[in-house]
Amino acid sequence: MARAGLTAERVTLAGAELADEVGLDQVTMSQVARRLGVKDASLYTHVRGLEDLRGRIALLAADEKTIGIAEATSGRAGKDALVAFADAWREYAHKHPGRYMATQTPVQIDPELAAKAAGPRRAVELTYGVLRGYGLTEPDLTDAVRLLRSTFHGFVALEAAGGFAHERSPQQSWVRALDALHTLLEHWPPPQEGDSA
Amino acid sequence: MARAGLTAERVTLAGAELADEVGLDQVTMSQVARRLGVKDASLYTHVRGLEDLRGRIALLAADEKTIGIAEATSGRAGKDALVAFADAWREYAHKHPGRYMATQTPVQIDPELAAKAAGPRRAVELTYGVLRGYGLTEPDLTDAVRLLRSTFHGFVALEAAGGFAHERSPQQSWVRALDALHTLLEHWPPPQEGDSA
DNA sequence: GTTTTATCCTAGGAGCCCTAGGAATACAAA
DNA sequence: TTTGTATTCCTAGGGCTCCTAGGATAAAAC
Repeated sequence: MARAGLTAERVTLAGAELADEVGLDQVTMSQVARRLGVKDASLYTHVRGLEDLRGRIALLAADEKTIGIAEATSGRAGKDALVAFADAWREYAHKHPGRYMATQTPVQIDPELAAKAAGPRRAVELTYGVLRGYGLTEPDLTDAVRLLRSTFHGFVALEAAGGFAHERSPQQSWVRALDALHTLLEHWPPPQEGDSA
Repeated sequence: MARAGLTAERVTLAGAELADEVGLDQVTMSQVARRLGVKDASLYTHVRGLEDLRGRIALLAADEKTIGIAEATSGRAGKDALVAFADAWREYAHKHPGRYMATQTPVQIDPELAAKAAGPRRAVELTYGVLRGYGLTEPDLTDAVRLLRSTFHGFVALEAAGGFAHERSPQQSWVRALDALHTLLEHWPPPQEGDSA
């Protein structure tokens, strides 16, 4: 019998496609194997198991998302960069809901594998880059990065979970949220009384 | 054999406890049954199946979280209310990670059941309540509600997923994020040029 | 062409979800 | 108290899942 030519990458990609099409928790060894025209046992040569596969999908997604953001923000600055960054983030989540969801799971990722994947680390660096124009200094810079990432992730997560039932379109709220964040970054408040409590 | 005295509520609670202890995706019919000293088949008298159980856990969590927020914010206004609201939200997520994660899954919930659970609806109303003091009007009000909820959810979700690897403590970033949101709500920007694009 | 290495297979155990139908318990009415 | 009814919980079992062990076979190295 001719070989299928599997690799860890092809298995991961099949899993990622499946996740986008039918949902992340429908991604099973058997389903992925079927999609590749192979018996499920054959996958274990390339992937440790289901958990490992999920981790690989998460890393793939992080890389892809980061690349999209890098392309979108390259050459931009200020609010332009902020909006490009945020839109690229949200667009990735919309286009690849299953992959995106994989990044949310607090999964144990093989450290050796995680070291090779530059996605997550570079994503944070890109966020710092966007903030460069706003004149923030540490530790405000780190706090602002975390606030931005929280808001972007939270928005698309709530959106995906059907959390925006009100009639106003999410798109409109998104645009205004970016206006608001831009304003906020321009007027980042100094520490307040009682912050240490 | 003496009966176990199961109800849908007790089954849901057992599932919720299990979710907090070992993770949401370890919540299986068999595990819940074992915890209740019962055979798995017995659960189907009280719960339609695994998906139904997850939906019930999600509704339970939404209710509990809402109650906690309502208690924390009652009698407060302005930034006090905002901080109390946010802290109660985050505290619930920390105390009940499994339950909280259940609220994230875009699960099909039995409409009849959802109607009985006032949690999600009331949570949004409470958010509007917190914003009452800031003098916002529609549609800014809805946009601000969505921004707040996105940020709160995003922060605790990233926190749970280990997204804050930097040395600065999440707690400090959280306090400063609330400072920032308070400032933002006091200076909510008017629509900008290009917002319609 | 032969040897080695890797891939993909079959076989099978254990656990999971869920249904069907039977036994035992709690409850209601006489 | 006794009888009848409803519900709970059980056993049995099918089909799916993950994963391991060991064998056949295709590709690569020599």
